[in-house]
Amino acid sequence: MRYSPEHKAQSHEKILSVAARSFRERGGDTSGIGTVMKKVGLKKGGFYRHFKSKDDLFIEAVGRALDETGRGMAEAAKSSPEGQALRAIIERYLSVAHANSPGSGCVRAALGPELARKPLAVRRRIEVLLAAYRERFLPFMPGKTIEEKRTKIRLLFPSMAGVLMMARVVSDPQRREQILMEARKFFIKSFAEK
Amino acid sequence: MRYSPEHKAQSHEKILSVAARSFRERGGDTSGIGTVMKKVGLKKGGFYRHFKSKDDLFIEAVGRALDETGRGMAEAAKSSPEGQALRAIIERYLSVAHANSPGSGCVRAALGPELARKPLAVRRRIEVLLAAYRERFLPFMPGKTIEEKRTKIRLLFPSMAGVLMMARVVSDPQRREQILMEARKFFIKSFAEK
DNA sequence: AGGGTAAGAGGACGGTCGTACTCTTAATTC
DNA sequence: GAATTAAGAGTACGACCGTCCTCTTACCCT
Repeated sequence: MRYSPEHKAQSHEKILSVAARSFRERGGDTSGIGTVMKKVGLKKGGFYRHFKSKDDLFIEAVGRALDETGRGMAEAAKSSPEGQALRAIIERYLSVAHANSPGSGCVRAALGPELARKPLAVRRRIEVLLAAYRERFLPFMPGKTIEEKRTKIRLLFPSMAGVLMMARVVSDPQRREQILMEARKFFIKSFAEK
Repeated sequence: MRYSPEHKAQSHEKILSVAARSFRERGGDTSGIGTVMKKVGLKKGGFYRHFKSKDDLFIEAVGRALDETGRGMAEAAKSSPEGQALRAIIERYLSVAHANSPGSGCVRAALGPELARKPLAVRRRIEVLLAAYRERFLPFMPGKTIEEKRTKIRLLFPSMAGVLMMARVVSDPQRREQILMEARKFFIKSFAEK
């Protein structure tokens, strides 16, 4: 049956947010359209009224995830004590909470290698989304020129993503916490001090 | 038909090395047993004479990959000029060649998030393999105590893996090269100097 | 008020997946 | 040299996959 435009917008929205979580939790290949739609409360038959392909959904979900996590981190930075913004970002990114909830966390740490394997056309659209994410953090980075700041962002986030990703492999919570703590110390010293 | 023990060992070996490459290139979920066996030159029917499950193959393939890449990197370190071992390791890890050939490269950068999603029993066996990999690099790390060296290794490799993984998303070869260069500079300064 | 339109259900499609089974046949063992 | 054993082929299984198509039905527009 037909539904109102607002109803459709809500469905679209719901699919997107469920997919953004499901992809990060289970991986894009392991998380099927049917599963996503079921969690939304719909059947998979209606999927193609909202997205023209799974890759399309994937890209939009990545964008959504980047937007949410980027916003959250930027807000944490803004509400931190004077001069402590970058430190707050690093501490939040490398927190136990972030390590324990990949479904609402950073796309890089959850889907990095998968992004690299996507066809060129998909990858290019994702690059744009990643670039937008990075721009958000310009105000919080030290450096004389904008390019210097950009360079630091391009280094900091992937590095932290790698640490977070590998911390998630560690099964013992205490060792996981310890690794994250050591990493926080290192990145704060390397990027947020001096 | 029945084959000689040496023949079987060769088949086992072949399956393992093909799988280690295929998993890193396409991801574990996307790379099926049928595809692997076909590339070996066998049919999938014989697979379970060699491995008791796909997870079993996955773990052994990860071990194989870690062993190969670890050995290669340790050799590069040993054959480097006096006092330049760690620099050589970093330069090799963050090389364009490594970024362009995930199938023969680091497991973390190729399969990291996937490892984190595996069931606990699998993850634990992989942790052992990762620990063995790290031990290899103890001789090349600066630091007063062994624990200090271990901490640096636990930080350096995941960080570099994150950078490598995200460099692979970048479609433009020049930008990719630039990112790797900046990262080499950073990690050498942070870990191999002073 | 009635006709066009579209969201979503339902199902079919061809494909791939991991696993388990039987069968063939040659190497190994006695 | 006959009996045993086991590698690999072949096949079947149930499940899931992304995509596409048709059908129903309620909303929207005139």
